[in-house]
Amino acid sequence: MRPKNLEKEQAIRTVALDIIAKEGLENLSMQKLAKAANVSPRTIYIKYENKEDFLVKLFINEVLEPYEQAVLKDFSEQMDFADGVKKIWMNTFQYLKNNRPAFAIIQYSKSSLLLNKAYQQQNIQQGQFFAPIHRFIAANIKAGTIKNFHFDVYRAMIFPVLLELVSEYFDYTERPKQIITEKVLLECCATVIKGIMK
Amino acid sequence: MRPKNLEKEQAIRTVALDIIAKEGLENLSMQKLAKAANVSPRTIYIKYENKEDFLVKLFINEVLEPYEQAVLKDFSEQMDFADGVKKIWMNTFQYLKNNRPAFAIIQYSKSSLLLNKAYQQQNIQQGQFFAPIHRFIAANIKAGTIKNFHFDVYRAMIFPVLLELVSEYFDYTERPKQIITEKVLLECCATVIKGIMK
DNA sequence: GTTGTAAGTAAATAAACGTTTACTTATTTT
DNA sequence: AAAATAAGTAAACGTTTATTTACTTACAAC
Repeated sequence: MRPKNLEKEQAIRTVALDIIAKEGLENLSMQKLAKAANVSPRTIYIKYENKEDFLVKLFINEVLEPYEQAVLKDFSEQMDFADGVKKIWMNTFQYLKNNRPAFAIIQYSKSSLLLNKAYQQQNIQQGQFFAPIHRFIAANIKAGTIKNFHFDVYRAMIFPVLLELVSEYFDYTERPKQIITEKVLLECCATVIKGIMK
Repeated sequence: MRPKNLEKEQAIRTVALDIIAKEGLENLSMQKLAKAANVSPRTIYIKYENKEDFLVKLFINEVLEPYEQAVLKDFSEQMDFADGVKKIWMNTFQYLKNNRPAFAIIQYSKSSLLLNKAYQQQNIQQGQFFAPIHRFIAANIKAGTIKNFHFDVYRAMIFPVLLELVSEYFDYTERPKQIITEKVLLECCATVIKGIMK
């Protein structure tokens, strides 16, 4: 039996992410992808049932999982609240800054019905995608460090700000002056923490 | 000369927003839209050059402009910082809560290359889309009420949080317990303000 | 009331889409 | 080295897409 060419499999995935980042998810067609990855359309369908299956697996395996790992790197639930948030904050920024395709597809997942569904399902199946952060927040509420808001509210107060700053970081990389510097980022983080802490 | 049927024009726009909210922008085709609005495809092309032209005008005229007006209702640059932010915050929430299609299309504009471009251009042509808020922030920096961050950074610290809360508000309307209440919203706003103010 | 004309329709167009068919290739097993 | 078989290809499939063509309708102007 002829063995699978893993390079081709990888090419399909990386080229797909590249097209999404450069031309948008709305402009990714299976034929375009096959051509760009130098394979026959049929080759994609050996591994993936259909386009939906491909996109969902691409999103979860190539983006969400590495993203979660990067966000939680060197983070511990036992950390001091401010330190913990700062760690997550800078981890997230570092990862997204160096993975524009990942950032692009994450942005799409906020509106695309398909990717949104995939995200919700992943969140349910894996228990919680950001379970350690959930427990971190819960512990700090119990300890009285922070107010008793629902976890989803805390999520809303931390991540969207940061994602918007990443978006601005990319916008400004094509302009004379970058305003999203590491200093600004840390000050923003401190601002958010100051608001949240009792 | 036969006069234009304004009802049909309006039907096209409202049906389009409805499809985007319910089935997603990725599932809006000109033929589906024409059928749902009970007109011939050709009728859409009397007023709009092509699909892109239609979507951009829909976004700007039916969504962004009413959105800006609603956000700035009863807001004044001379307001106290906390009062001003609270006013904008609650205006935005009220508007989006009652205009799910508007919220849906605004979410799409964060990722869709087409709508994103439209938003940027509108922002440039109209001077600044949220010019009064820009001046409000600038005045408060000058007065020393808040830190000297770039306007885009302040924008990132206020609006994305709120949009995420609106997203969660809609998520929770289909569940037993709504967590995004007016009380929570006001407390979140206070939290954000507390962080930002010196 | 006839006429001019833009509004509007139904059906058709070509291009692009996701996916499949019919076939060839490369490798392991015998 | 021949057989077996999944990997892979090129070309084609039937649909759906955005847009247009050829035609009809409804009203203002005369």
